[in-house]
Amino acid sequence: MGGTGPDAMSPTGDQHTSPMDKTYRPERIEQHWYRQWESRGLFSPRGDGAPYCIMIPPPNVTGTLHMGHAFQITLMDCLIRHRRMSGDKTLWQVGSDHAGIATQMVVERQLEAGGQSRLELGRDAFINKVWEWKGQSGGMITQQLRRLGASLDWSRERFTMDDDMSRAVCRAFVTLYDEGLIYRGKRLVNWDPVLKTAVSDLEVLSSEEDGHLWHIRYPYADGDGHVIVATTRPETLLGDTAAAVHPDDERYRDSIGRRLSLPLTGRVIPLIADDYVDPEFGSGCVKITPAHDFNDYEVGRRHDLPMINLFNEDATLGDRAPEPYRGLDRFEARKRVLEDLREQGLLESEREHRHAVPRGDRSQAVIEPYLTDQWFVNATKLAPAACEAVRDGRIRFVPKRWEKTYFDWMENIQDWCISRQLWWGHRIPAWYDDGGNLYVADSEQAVRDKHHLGADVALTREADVLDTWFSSALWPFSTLGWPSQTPEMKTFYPTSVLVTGFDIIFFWVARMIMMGLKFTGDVPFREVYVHGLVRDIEGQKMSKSKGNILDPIDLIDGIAPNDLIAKRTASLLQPAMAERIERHTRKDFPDGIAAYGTDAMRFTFTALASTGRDIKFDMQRIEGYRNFCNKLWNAARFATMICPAAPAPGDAATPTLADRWILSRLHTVLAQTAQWFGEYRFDLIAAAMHEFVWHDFCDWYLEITKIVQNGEDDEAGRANRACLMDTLETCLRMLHPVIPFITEEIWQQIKPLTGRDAGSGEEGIQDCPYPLSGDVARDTEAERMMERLQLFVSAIRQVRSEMNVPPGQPVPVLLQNWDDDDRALFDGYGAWITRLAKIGRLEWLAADAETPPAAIALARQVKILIPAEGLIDVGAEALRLKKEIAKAEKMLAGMQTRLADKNFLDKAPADVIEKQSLQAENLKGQLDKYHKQLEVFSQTDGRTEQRDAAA
RNA sequence: GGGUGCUUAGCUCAGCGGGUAGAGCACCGCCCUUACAAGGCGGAAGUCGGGGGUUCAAGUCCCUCAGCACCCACCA
Repeated sequence: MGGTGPDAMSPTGDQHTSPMDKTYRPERIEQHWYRQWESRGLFSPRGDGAPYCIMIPPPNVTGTLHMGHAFQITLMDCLIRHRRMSGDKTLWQVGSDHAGIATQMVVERQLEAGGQSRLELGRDAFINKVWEWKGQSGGMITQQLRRLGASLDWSRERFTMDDDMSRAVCRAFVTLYDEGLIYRGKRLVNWDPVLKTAVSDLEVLSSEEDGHLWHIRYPYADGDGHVIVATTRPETLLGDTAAAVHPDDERYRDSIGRRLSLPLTGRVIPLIADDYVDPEFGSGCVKITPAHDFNDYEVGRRHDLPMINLFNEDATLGDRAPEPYRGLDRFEARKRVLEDLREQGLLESEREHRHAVPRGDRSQAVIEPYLTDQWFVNATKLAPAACEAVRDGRIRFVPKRWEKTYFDWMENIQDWCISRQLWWGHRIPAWYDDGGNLYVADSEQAVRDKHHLGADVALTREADVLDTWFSSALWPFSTLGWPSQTPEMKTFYPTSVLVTGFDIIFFWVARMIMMGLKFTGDVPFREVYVHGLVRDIEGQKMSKSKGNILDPIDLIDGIAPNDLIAKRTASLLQPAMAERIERHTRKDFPDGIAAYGTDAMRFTFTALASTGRDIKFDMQRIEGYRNFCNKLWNAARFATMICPAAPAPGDAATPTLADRWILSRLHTVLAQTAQWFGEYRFDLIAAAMHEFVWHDFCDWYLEITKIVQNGEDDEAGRANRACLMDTLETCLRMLHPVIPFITEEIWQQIKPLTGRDAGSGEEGIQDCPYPLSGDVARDTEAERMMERLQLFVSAIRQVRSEMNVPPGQPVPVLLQNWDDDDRALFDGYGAWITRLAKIGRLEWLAADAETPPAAIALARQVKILIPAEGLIDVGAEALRLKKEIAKAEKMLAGMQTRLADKNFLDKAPADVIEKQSLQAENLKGQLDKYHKQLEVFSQTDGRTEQRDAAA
């Protein structure tokens, strides 16, 4: 792998006995652990828990990993690891797709580079070449998937051209054919004249392009006048077999049925009437070319018009075109036709015109409607059941809105053209005899057996192969062994969830549902989680031709600026853009990309994955989550320093408040995590974990741990150490599905210190169960106490900070208006508060005691006073107080208006009213305290006024 | 032409079983406090795209307009 060459510097096992590095170094741990996991066979289904299965959307063999993969794989791996640790019998099926056209193009290009052509080589030799290429270069993406930590079951890896996949494809094809759900026929299809194959509707992308609209005169055959037709494709005129007007169009009413003399051809065609024509457009008269336009094709069928196929398969004009145009490319022919029309005075006008041009998604060639023999799946018949499965909830889309998209498409589905005039792919299992009779069966032998054809009857196999998506549509069951009723099929079908992008809902999801229902009688998956696209920081789609790609591997390993620029400018559509891209890249990535590691990247994707919307990938986010990993790392390092050994067995010391609290918080975050996993809210999972680790565990718990460990109370110290390890260990298991590497590494480090060790058979973190909220108890009392404690500490810190008291300097604190609980809290944990807030002298004042000039903070109803005594800038404090007062007064005013509103009092529910008045009371109390304190200032220090005046 | 989504703090996004707003990053201030400066503590910052409606009460429900993004179909 590229980048910094982690292997070179990574000791692969020995670091586990050495102390942890001071900073987190992902490159030292990740690849080591993946190898370990894979060799231990951890990714195969284990145990006898409930089956859980995800099918990977098989990446193209030609592909290399991009950000979309990384995103999708991260989400799937989270789900898989979560369920696997939760005890499910878990299968994540891996494999890759033979990607018919894409792969054939790659290998052809290679041949061309060597001065060879596919045709020279011949079909069999070419296919061998493709296999050869696959053997050498096809494994790229699977290696990259490993770098992502993807816990795929490599022992079951499949390729869509494997023999058993082919067997499934044949079976499916033959069954559909026998039931009349596949048919062969001469139809107008989308034809790619560069690739020289039919493609499906979905593979044609239309975009607006600048073109022209020409008006052409078609004279009446009797010499009396003409009609004018408009067209963007004058060359197809040569194949016109009619012109058409709307039946109700007054202008042409009397002309319908008259004959027209078709320019340049010497043919005579009728003027017909058809509803399809829009009388408002142009002259209201349209030329009809049934063999080269989808609408005209329908008109032609309605009126029984002849169909003249002008083109050869490469879109040059063929024998059926008039002699002068034969052999010309379609665009050449266009020029020629226009010239000739102009010369004959038949070109009425020419104007610029923007219109949709259909192009092939692979070749970018302008797609030609072309009349050929093709194979079709009768999707119209398969669609209703597939709709029903979603409608009745057997399949659930997440987010739900995609169901509408699905229905819209399914309800308007067209028959699916599945034949491709390629060599690389599943060859259609159909044979022809010399008489042109067609036989369909799983093999030539099966054909002969079925139709009693002797060896003397020569059979020729259909040359066409199947659309790649045909085999993809069978993926959820073909990989499990179908058509055999294998144990895997029985266990894992229907699969649990399909994780995919919306861009292939039609290509793939819909077709899997149709085929799954047809062949297995059940849905292929119970849920479909649809995620968004990964875009760049500006929201642009990442693409090689735009030069804005990020390679996931570069985020993991890091990359130098020059290498990044080289990558980004390598495959530009317009080489002229290179300079601009270099400039932008240098600006956005002045130091290239740091090696953030897989875990940081995974956490980033997880955190960004909100409700199925596109994500803008922000480098600052991955940096932040790398920092999070470092935080976790150091927390663990600290823990190992605190706890040199595992707690003695049976030692059940009484836990401290902090211990009870952190476990209670852990309970809550585990409950949240469980819920969000069920709802595919990866962003909320990440947020909850982040909040817990950073703020609860590190900011509060570890800080208190330091105090406890430095204290005198040995029993508390022991309890605290045990709880620290326990919480950390549980937390690692909780985090593992998201950040598998760092959690495994730390887990191994602390394993001897946890007491989890002995005889458990738990070699790694994945051998442990996923933690459940029930594993730790909610302790509301501890939460209440800790909240109170945190409130005190925060309030004092706030005053300190605002009064610019240096962090190291202790401050005296007076408390007033306290209750017994407050007293109890300080009795038990005063030392913690004192230390966390850096309190010096602490004094409990009676409620009616005089207070000195002091900065004030409120913790609930308790007045916290930090006497001036040279620490506090009295003027500044008075200003601050006034600001607080203004804020509180504004809020109070709003509430009082509401509380005075008769409508509110009459109609709002009692609890809402109660809550409001309680809040208002509290605010009043606060204001009162602020005011009193302000009075103290003005009585004792005249500077306040001066300061005010100055401000 | 039809459809979907989005518009909330400088940026990226949560929040939508209605009760006057949250996070991360960025920013500002003070700190190299013995896990972490890839850090700690504190702070400032939003009339929730515009308009209308329902309601005692609306980022949160309804209608409408605007802008942005995407999908499907396509008039030659």
